[in-house]
Amino acid sequence: MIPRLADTDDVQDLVALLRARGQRVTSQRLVILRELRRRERHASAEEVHHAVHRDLPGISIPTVYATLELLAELGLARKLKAGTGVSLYDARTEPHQHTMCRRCGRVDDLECELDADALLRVARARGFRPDCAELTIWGLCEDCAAVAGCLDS
Amino acid sequence: MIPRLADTDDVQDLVALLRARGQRVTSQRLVILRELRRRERHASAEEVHHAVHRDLPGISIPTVYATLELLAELGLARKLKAGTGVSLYDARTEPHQHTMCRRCGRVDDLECELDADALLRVARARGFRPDCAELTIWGLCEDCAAVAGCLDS
DNA sequence: ATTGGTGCAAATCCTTTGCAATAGC
DNA sequence: GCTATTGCAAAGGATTTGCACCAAT
Repeated sequence: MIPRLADTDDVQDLVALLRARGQRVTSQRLVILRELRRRERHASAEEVHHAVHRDLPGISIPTVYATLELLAELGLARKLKAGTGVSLYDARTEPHQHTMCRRCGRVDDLECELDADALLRVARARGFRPDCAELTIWGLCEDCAAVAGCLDS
Repeated sequence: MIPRLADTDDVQDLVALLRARGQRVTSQRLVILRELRRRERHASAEEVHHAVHRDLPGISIPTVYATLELLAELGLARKLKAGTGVSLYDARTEPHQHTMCRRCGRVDDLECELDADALLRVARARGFRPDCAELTIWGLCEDCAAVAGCLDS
């Protein structure tokens, strides 16, 4: 089933990691990673499930969740919680920051350096073992700010 | 019912805010804020509900949720999502940073300055209206790191 | 041939909603 | 007395689990 859907060219790294761990290379895993990489924004499990239906009509929600979790564990995706509590997944694994809208839950990336060394030092001194630092800026996105602006004034 | 439970001395600010907004001063509201202030750690709605049972045996979970949400809206509490997705509430309203354990979901405060001005500028330039910036350091707490250390090696 | 992965259905967990009863103003 | 708040029960949404079947090794 795999060869039809997938030259594995663009997901070689996943194939290698799975083989190295003695895990199986399935079409679901390839397609989900490919979908995640094709998007520029963070995607929820449900969005991924919907998007992937085109390639794999029978794919189930539990499989999507399990696969996204696996990708995060393999370091091929990052998982984060939107303001609404929904889990979002992102194939951009290099550290970056986020804005989160308190009203609609929208999450966007923010391209900007962050120097968190001092904080990481403090965390380590406390016995915590950090693996990444991320800054979240809370507020209102442009659309919600426009609405709120009308209401407030 | 209020006077017995509560000199309102320690929650005057809440009383004042409620009066100013034409909202009612209820024992539930006073007791929940007091409980939140008595704790040094973040509390989930369920923990607050349990703790408050002593003073108000009949208090319901929906009331606890509604009240915590109200306190956050009034600026008397901060709401954040733990790594597990559970909402946590904290009466410390001055900005501070957090460590979150990927394994057990534990959240702790980190006392350290954070300079996020550059990021806030970028966010504003994009049309976002920020109201607070918070840094989350992900990793393993001391206990989980100890366990993981044994397993990994 | 083995057994790890999948799909299905159902369960779980956290949180919110609808509505009648109650308590603050 | 009027109406915001409450408590109850039930619904809702996101995520996870149990288990039989299927497909990758």
